[in-house]
Amino acid sequence: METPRQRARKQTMDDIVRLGREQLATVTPTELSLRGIARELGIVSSAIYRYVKDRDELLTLLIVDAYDELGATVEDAVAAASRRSPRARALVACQAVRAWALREPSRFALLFGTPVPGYAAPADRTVEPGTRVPAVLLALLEEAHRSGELEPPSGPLPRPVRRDMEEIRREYGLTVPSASLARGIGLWSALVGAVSFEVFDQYGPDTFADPGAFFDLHLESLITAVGF
Amino acid sequence: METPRQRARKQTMDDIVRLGREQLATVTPTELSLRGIARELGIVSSAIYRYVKDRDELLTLLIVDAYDELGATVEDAVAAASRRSPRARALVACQAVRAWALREPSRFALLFGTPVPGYAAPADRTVEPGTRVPAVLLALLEEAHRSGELEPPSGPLPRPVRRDMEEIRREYGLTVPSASLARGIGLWSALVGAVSFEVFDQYGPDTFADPGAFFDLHLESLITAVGF
DNA sequence: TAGAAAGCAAGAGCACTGCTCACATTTGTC
DNA sequence: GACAAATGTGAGCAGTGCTCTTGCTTTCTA
Repeated sequence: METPRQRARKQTMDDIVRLGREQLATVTPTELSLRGIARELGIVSSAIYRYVKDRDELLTLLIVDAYDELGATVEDAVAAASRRSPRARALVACQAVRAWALREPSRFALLFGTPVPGYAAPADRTVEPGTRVPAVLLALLEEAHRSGELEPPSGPLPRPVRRDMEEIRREYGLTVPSASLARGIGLWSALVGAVSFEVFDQYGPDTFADPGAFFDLHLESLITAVGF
Repeated sequence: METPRQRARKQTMDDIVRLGREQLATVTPTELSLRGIARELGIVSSAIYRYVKDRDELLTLLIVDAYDELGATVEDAVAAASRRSPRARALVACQAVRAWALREPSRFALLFGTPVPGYAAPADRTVEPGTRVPAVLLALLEEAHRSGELEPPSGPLPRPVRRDMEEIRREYGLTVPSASLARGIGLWSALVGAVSFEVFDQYGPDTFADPGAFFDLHLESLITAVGF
């Protein structure tokens, strides 16, 4: 049961998110212009507030939108490689993150770049989509462990780290050893760091003729460190 | 030979940078308000343009300021540990980066977060201060190699990566092997990633009771991967 | 089916921003 | 002391987020 009004509203909301996404290509998240969206929507500037409470609300919509697309992309890539080893699929997942980020630099920046000051993402709407990619990596880690393919990193685990890891293991019902979990989390942050460097041009100018090759090498090293 | 006027100008410039730095604590780089600085300076809004050409110019001043402080901090920390091994000093350098970033989150974000769209840092003013920290790490790598403490990573180096690394080695006159150099660059990006995660709160909420302990562990793993 | 309620759009207005320009004042130098 | 450069002033333009009042249209309900 969908009244014309509801359909029109849904359409307008979609348009708003789409136009916001387009704005992000040329503008930083803090500079998102509600007036600009209204203008392109062919609507007077104040009317936009019928759909979006304020700029923070728009930000939330775009964040969820981006997280969902990234999550789906990575999940699809991993699913398409379902017959390969956990290690190989982890590589695929990380490469999918990089590829998406290079395709959507501003949306990657929205998710992993400088947070907008004064804006706190509402946990009830962003946490779930935001954990999809880490969840994929964790699941692979867990699978590798269960099938005996995971070799636990050597070296002792400092007590405070062990405590934190055990807390996480309990919370998510993981069986993977704490040391491996810690490396896994490290992989996640290092991955985002490496992608950020490329997307934000943090390596010097023209450092790499073939950045993809460097990324893959770096990634292998990181994944090996996890024990995959 | 310094006229009072020149002295006053210098003073005003310093005040502008200081006030800009203070603004950065509550506001993203794109939101820096020249008018706000003028107001706090007790000067009419248009007068600020006698000192700073436009907002981009202010950005450049703040970027150089931040890079210089970070660079000096890391160099000092390493110098204070001059009697320790290159590996130990590399650890110290990375920890100094983290400590500075946690102390100055918004300035860290200015350097390593989302770039301001439409703003291109003038290379002639930012490259030198921006490479101070990587230069420290590279020097340590070089030193470790010369003293035979560096064990080259195993595994073959893909040809495109090797070419890129050799280009860099030539450019900077490095003797460190290409494979080690590649790991070193990887360390740099992973380091920034790990620090970003903490500064930008990218780990879940309350993931770590002791983030420092986790960071140190992660760092050891990264530095070991380099071969230090 | 009539009327109330809810939804949507318009336009004016406030306080803020970056930046420019014509003008006035101060300051250092010949 | 005269002149020029450096500095400060105030008005103004175009843009922003956001609020409020006013009017119209669609939907729900008695």
